[in-house]
Amino acid sequence: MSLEERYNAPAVEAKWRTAWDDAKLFETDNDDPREKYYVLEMFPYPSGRIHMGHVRNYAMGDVVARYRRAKGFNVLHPMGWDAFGMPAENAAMQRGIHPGKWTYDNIAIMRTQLKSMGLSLDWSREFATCDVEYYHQQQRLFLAFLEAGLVTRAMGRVNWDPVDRTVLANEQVIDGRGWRSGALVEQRELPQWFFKITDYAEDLMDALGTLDRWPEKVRLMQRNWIGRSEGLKMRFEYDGEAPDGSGALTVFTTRPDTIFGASFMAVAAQHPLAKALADRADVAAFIAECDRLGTSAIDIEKAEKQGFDTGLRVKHPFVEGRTLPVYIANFILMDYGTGAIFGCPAHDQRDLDFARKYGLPVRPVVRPTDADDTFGVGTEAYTGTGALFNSAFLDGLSIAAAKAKVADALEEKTLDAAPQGERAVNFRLRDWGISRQRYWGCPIPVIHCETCGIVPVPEADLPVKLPEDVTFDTPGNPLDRHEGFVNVMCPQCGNPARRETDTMDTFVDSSWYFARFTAPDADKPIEPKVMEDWLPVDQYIGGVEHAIMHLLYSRFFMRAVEKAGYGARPEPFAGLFTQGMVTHETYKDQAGNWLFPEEVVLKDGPPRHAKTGEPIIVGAIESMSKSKRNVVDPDDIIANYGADTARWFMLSDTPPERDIEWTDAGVEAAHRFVQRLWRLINEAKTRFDRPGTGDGTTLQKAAHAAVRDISADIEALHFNRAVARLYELANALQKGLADDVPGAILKDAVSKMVVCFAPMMPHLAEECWTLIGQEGFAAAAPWPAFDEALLVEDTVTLPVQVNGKRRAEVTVEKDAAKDAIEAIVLALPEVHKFTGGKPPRKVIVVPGRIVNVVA
RNA sequence: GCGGGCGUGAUGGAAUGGUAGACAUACCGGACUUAAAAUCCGGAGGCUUCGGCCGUGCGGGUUCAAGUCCCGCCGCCCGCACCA
Repeated sequence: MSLEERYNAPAVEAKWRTAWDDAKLFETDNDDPREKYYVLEMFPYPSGRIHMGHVRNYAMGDVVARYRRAKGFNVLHPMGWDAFGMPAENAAMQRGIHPGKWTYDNIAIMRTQLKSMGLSLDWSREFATCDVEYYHQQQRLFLAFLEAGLVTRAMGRVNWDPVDRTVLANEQVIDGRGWRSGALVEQRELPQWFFKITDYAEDLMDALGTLDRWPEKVRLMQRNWIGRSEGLKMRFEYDGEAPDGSGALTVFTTRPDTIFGASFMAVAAQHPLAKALADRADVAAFIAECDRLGTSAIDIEKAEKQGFDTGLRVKHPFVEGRTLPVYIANFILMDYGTGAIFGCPAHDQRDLDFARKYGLPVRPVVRPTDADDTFGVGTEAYTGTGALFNSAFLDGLSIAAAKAKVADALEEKTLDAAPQGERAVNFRLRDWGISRQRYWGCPIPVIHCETCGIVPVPEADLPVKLPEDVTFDTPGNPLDRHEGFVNVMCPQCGNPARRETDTMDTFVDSSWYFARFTAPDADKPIEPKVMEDWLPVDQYIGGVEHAIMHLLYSRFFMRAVEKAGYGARPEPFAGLFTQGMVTHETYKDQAGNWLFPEEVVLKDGPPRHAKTGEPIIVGAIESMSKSKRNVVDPDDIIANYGADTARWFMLSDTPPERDIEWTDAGVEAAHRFVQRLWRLINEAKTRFDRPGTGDGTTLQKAAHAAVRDISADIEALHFNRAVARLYELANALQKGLADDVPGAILKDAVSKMVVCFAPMMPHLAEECWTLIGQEGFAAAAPWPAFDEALLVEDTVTLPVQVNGKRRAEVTVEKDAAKDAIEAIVLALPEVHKFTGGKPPRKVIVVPGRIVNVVA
């Protein structure tokens, strides 16, 4: 082969992918006795084509998988499809294609694309969540959860589109209107299925502390999401008759210390008390107004605090004769705490706003330590630390002490033979509503019978299959109007009954797929022993957009799986890494239309349109998106430069957790390096048998140091640094060739180098591996060893500082004594110059690092 | 508003409290070429009276030594948000 010949990546890459496939190199045996390593990237939604974000995600995962394989682990690295969801139904509505066909066609395309990346995946374990077999097993899990008491049915509020007569997801509500119909969306209460994730709120919170290989940021987000707060549940006795028949109004508070500052009570519009009063027209009108209020962030910001005085009064628990008015208020949430509060305006901003509006008393009861009795509150509530005052038996106490004292007092005090207060922990976390009124999802396997109630579909009748003959020409859930699907016999009494038509949230599908990968063909959802062997996933990689829901649901799911008897691995992901996005410049023409990068010329002159020559506007660098057209198709890059170039670029320069900017210059540079490596290794190979005339120790050391550093960098997921080390090693090899170092050293350095870049550029590595006469696959070659002793220098060069400024350097024996170094340093003319010849006040010698002379 | 993160050359970025700017891009010079591309060799933080001085968003502090630790600002990004 001529050295001038360029490396033909597309041809070479295809050849090696076939060779890997034929050798079944990446298929994993569950019975392999070696230590396991499970690496997983978040599986893709089959939207149609892969994008650069996938390339980055899977390139990273593949580096980890190939590295661990080389290190001798039994690596599991599977791939599948998160295949249920709305886009398939939208395609069906818009183009009349069945969601299943649309989905499987997309999968076929994307599978081919992923395969062209040369990922070391075990494709024999592939599945899609819309496969009947997968959702069959999911239905069995659902029934097991139901059996275990982890599933409930309750009223839940949904977005209802009155024109399309359908439930909308939050994302489908745009400015309060249905995205298709444009109709004003209403809030409706419908019976919904829920998973009881709140049963595990405490455990999900506590166990976050054990996830030490998760980003702190993600753990924090989950902590905030679960939202634990400690406080007091307290009951306020009505001053008179209560319309709902209860003797007391129960609230949850985290500030029982401020009880003497309480000046009103407020309940949510959905509170039972409000409902009990709703036969009054004015109350009903107020409730209706609250219901109309949107739940979006903007709505909330704009909304003024509004209240309705019910005329009811409750008694203050400690002040004889003081009563508090009870309001219905729009800022109280029914689904947090008890849906009712006591308002203490002086120490809560919302309560203060409310009190000012309705002319309620503002009584400060906590004051800063440097304030006196005249301490007051204007337009800003005081939420800082301090001491209690105006508070009878609490006066002078700290906030913490006062909280405890009030709790103690109310726990002793009784009302209707029960303690009036109870210490309580409240969570922000709600139960997980899994009902979706859609077709393209996993059917919930229950039957509604008038006499028997809710009846699980018997095991023998599973799976509940999605009917194929459905239409999407009318809005709403096609399952609802499919007579053959809906009308069934009750499995218990045999009378006519109605099948549940809700399907499961697609987050359910992705909450256990990683467990299914361990035994994808098992005739039960999860093979407990196998799952326990493989889980937790050692390294999970994906986007930070899944930091809360997907990861929290999966953590809950594995706890539920354990309770349902399918094996105990409550924490599914031991290591989590969230990678950054892929960004690109944006371009617009004069008319303000977005332009694709290929429509734009940036070189040689001002930016202009490729066809019209019209000047264009270069916009901000933003995350790649179809709407802004700042996308680059991975297929084009792979066809032009090869997968190795694309992978190498995705791993270079930018730390993996940050956003990476895609640039043509960057791809070109990556591709030049592919070609350069090929040239260098070809050149080196011709010299393997020559004795050489130069000294090879520099190259030898560089090779060993590179192995050490690249190993550490990959293990820490610092791919950009590993890439830099490989550039250094290539530079050292080039220098070695110029210096004509011995062939044996060249060969050793090249062999090490090829295995070291194989995780990033696996095809090139195979081609080079064969070229230099190595046996077998580079992908199966063991990770090279390095000799630490070789990297220890006999002498060491230390920088010499005078007063912290670098003035000279000295080369000394590695083991030189501090005194000896000090003597040498003090004799240096550069040091004399800056000390003025005077004896130094102090000399700091850090062996192997630095010397600092303090003059 | 609350919580978190980040500010380093023209650019992406590197740097266990120990020589700031590794590595790469862009740029400049040289070799090769009729020429260009590619390739190879080399240069390069700023200022300078050529002695040095100044440099990691700004201002303080700790330390023999600070990009790194502490305090206070400024700016940008992300998450959550009427959560009692």
